[in-house]
Amino acid sequence: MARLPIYQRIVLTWIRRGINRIDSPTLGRLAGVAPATVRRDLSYLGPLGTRGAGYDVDVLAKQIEEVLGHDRIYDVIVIGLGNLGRALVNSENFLISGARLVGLYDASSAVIGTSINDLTVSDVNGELAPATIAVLCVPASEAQVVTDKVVASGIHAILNFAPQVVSVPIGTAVRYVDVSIELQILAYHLTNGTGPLGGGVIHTLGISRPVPPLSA
Amino acid sequence: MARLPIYQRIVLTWIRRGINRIDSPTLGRLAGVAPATVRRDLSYLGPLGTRGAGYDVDVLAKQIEEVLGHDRIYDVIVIGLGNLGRALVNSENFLISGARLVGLYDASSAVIGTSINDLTVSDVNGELAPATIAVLCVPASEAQVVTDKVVASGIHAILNFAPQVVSVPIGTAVRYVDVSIELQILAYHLTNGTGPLGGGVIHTLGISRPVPPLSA
DNA sequence: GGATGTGAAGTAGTTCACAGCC
DNA sequence: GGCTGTGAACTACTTCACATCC
Repeated sequence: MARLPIYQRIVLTWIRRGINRIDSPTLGRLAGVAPATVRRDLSYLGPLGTRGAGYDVDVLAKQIEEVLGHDRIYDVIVIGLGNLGRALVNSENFLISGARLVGLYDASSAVIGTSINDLTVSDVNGELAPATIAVLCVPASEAQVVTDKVVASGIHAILNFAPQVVSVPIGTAVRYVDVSIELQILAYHLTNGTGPLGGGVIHTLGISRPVPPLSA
Repeated sequence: MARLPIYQRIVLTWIRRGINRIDSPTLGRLAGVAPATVRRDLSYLGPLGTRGAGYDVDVLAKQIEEVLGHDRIYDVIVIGLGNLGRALVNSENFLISGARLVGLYDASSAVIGTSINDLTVSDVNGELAPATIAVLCVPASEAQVVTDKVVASGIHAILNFAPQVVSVPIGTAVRYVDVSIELQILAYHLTNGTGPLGGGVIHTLGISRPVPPLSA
């Protein structure tokens, strides 16, 4: 399922280039997964392909968009506007995929009241705007209290950049992005090559094997 | 294996607090994993625990440190010093775990020559400093050429923040951090709850179930 | 011919359940 | 009693291989 956005991105570039069919070996090569895996993944969306001729890119894009809820708009708040929070808010990758920034929050009086990207930063101790996803860029020590506040405000999905596992009620989704862990995993693979403990295969988003270069 | 750094972090806070034993249910609760999983994970490091009494935190920390290669120093270069690259370089989480910043690179003449964190940004078209890990914060359109250059310079581990799957030779590890994919996955879980396509379970770093609050 | 879609096989990772030990 | 360490069961995911269809 984490691969669908990757397929989507590839299919959209195909559409932009005016190519209207793609087959599973090609899509797999570009996404870094085996052809059979591509077919299995896409088969969950229904029988979209044409045997012998691959997939129509428009049909694919439409189906993936639907299952990802890409047509809906998601209201996102960002809490913690230090270096990382500001970088995210200013990043163009952030707002693709139907996300809409509706609130910025921080605890520091030096930041509260400043404007970033047409939004004014509010005090995190005040009320939070209604939203569906919260992005936490707060220090680890604050992660749990902020999480509790976010949950209390009715948000059920959290993207946590703090290096801290947080506790949430059942029904609330949390995903973690932790740069230092990523570096440690890479460091492990450098020393232990294809050793025990899951050596060899490297993957975060389903990208697991070296991809041969593609000219196109 | 991605869980070892999490265990390590928890164990280190335990040590800092002066508590010298921890058992698998507690460690599991704090890390967001089942006790049996904790024991299975730790058993790969050898029989470290004491039956009936849990694990000695010093022994645990030492063993995890060893298997993570945490005692070694890893030379890291960062390529692309836009908002995200600068935020990472300035972040304190970045340099824990034995990583040492040895080079900064960008393509823009406006950035080349400026100093960040006592390091001067060099031209990415010049020679790259010898390093073991490269962090890419470049636009997606540049990701593959920069990757090729990084690989050619002898680096075998890449952390890629660009929303672009890159192709590398066998033996080179790539990990991806893609914020927009994370948001899309969260959005999917919001609409599809515990549906098909891997619904229900939310996990990035092995954190998969709600953790009951812990007072300590 | 050539690619899809899918049962079946294979693989990886998790959890159970309990013997062994403190 | 309580917790570790681990064979065995289970679950999820990936890949094979081939019948099916364009």
